[in-house]
Amino acid sequence: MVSTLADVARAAGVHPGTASKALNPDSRHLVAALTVQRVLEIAAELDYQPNSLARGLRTSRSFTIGLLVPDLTNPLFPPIVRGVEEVLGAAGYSALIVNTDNDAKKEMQLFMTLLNRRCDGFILATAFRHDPVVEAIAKRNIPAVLVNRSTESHLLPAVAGDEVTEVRVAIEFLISLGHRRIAHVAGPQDLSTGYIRRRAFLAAIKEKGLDPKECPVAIASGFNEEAGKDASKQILSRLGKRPTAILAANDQLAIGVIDSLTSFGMKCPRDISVIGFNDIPRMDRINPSLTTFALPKHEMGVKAAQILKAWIDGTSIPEPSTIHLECPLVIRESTGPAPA
Amino acid sequence: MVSTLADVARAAGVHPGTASKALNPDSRHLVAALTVQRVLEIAAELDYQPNSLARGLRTSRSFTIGLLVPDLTNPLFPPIVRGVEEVLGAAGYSALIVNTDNDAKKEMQLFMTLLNRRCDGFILATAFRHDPVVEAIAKRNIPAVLVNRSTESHLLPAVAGDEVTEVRVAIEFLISLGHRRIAHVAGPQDLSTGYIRRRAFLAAIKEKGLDPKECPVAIASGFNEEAGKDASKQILSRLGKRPTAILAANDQLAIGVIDSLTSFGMKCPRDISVIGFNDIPRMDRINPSLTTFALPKHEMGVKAAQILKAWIDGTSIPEPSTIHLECPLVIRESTGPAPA
DNA sequence: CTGAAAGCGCTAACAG
DNA sequence: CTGTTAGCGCTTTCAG
Repeated sequence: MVSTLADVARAAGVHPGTASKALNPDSRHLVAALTVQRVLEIAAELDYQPNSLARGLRTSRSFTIGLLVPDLTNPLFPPIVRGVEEVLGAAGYSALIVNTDNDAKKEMQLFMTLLNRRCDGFILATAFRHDPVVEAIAKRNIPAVLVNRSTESHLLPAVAGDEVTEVRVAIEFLISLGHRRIAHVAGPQDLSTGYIRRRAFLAAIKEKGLDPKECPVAIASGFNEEAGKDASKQILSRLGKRPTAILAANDQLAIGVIDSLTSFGMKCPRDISVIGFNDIPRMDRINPSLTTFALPKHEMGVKAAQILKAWIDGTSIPEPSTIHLECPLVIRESTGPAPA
Repeated sequence: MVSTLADVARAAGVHPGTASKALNPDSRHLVAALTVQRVLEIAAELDYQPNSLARGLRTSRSFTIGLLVPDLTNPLFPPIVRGVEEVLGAAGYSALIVNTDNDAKKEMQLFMTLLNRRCDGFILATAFRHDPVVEAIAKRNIPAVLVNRSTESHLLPAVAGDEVTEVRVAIEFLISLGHRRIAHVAGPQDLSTGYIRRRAFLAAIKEKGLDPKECPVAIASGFNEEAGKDASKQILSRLGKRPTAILAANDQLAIGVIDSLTSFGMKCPRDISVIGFNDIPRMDRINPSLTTFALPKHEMGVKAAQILKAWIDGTSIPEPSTIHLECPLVIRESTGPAPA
């Protein structure tokens, strides 16, 4: 059905080895210009397409990368994926993309199948703070870059937002609006995005001299709206004065927080200001529109891909440290002055 | 670094061929139970992982499928992708996912690279009404299924919504609210989703006895908000009585329509009712929340994957016709009674 | 039931 | 500059 290199060689009256060299830009110069010409013509005529499997087997380079994301339907990830593909696609790589649903077992299992497919490298948006897959990758010395999340043990390079700064900016902004009682809805603590933001919140509260007793933290069971609603209710049901602002660890949690308010007879931003993280699509159109940090999602994908490519190419072996990208605070309707 | 079948065979004191049979569930029965046991143990011990490239080269089955989507950041597609992966992933397939940006040249080029990777089948969410890639696939007799979009020449099976019915339901619903002047913002006419919905609109208008002169159609240059805004402005700037309702060919266009209203001093749904298509995420939270058809995106992916799998397995060769899935109309705030 | 041998399609050393 | 050879790691006939 499809023609092979041997077919081309035969039709061109040369040896397969010669045809191979003629077809490959890097080794073309080893073949007479006329021969190259002829082989190229015949190849085009026969609609020859090299078999990547055979080439990969021979060269042990598959030009495939593995891309692990928690869930493609979370709008945070598609822009990252596109950034990755933009860079790596241009370099001849294709991406095997899998969803792990934040399930460590599934993550390991999917990683193994990708490994068997001899991916040349990996990009992981799925890392837990302690992640067996990351350890397995580091042990085998396979090129891989983390994105959005980082691990406790800095085994691999990572690209993420500058969360500590962002949290501080959020607190400063809320203080400037007159808020003194600021709560935090944190994400799961086995993820860096849950843990680091919570730690940064605690630090910022202290640094700004706010009363920790009036700045409670609730840990959501997942980065979704329902969990945000639950955590928010926990905060608002406490005895004592309620907070006037809540910093949520991502946009979905923030939406959950806003949803929770009605059952307390409260409204955002009248009674409570809410800030999210990431600026996923359409946060400018929900009601109220959400104040949040615009994570440079596409750029993160690009950056991670560039690092990975350089590593695979052997151009530069990256430091296993985190690159922090700046995220501007986008101020919208969900934040306002603290109620009197 | 990684151990091969030969390593396992040597360590187990058997021939590689025997080890292969022992490791493969289908041929295991040809090997003595004791030998199987030993090989399995050694394999586990050495952490043996079969090389998919080598296996694929030998068997000409890569257990990879190619998944072409226009743009992963369009929230319509991730749920479809997840549906596909759910079915095919469970069957041992991995998906190479690429974005074509509705660029025919890019589509062909990406398809070729996927073909070289010897994908066992394809799922295309990218088809144009006349699509060279679809023709190339059909000519080569490669298993492939279209999703969401179909082609004019029914060369491949497709899974899509029941657009003709939906359009009729939309018109009937608007008529029941008292609307008589209903316009349509159509999508690009080189896509089935643009073309079929426009034809169905024309047919429904006629069928219901509405005056075609008062039911104008504008064709948007793309399925995005900006194009929807432009097309809407075109409709609203016409001489004569303005429509009281606009059916948009998808949700993004509908949002564009709603955005366009302010510059005409109009409001949705007070002056104009708007209906979209697909029910992408958060259409329930924008302002006004959008009345739209809930496309069963995940289910479409599942269905398409099932058809593809059966085809690849040789279990059943599908008819090259379109399977229409029902889409319920979700009524929200963007539709209301026609103004007096 | 196990071993031997061949070959999937390609590239890379080496020899001529 | 071209041809020869070998082999990547696996499966699959075919003998034994």
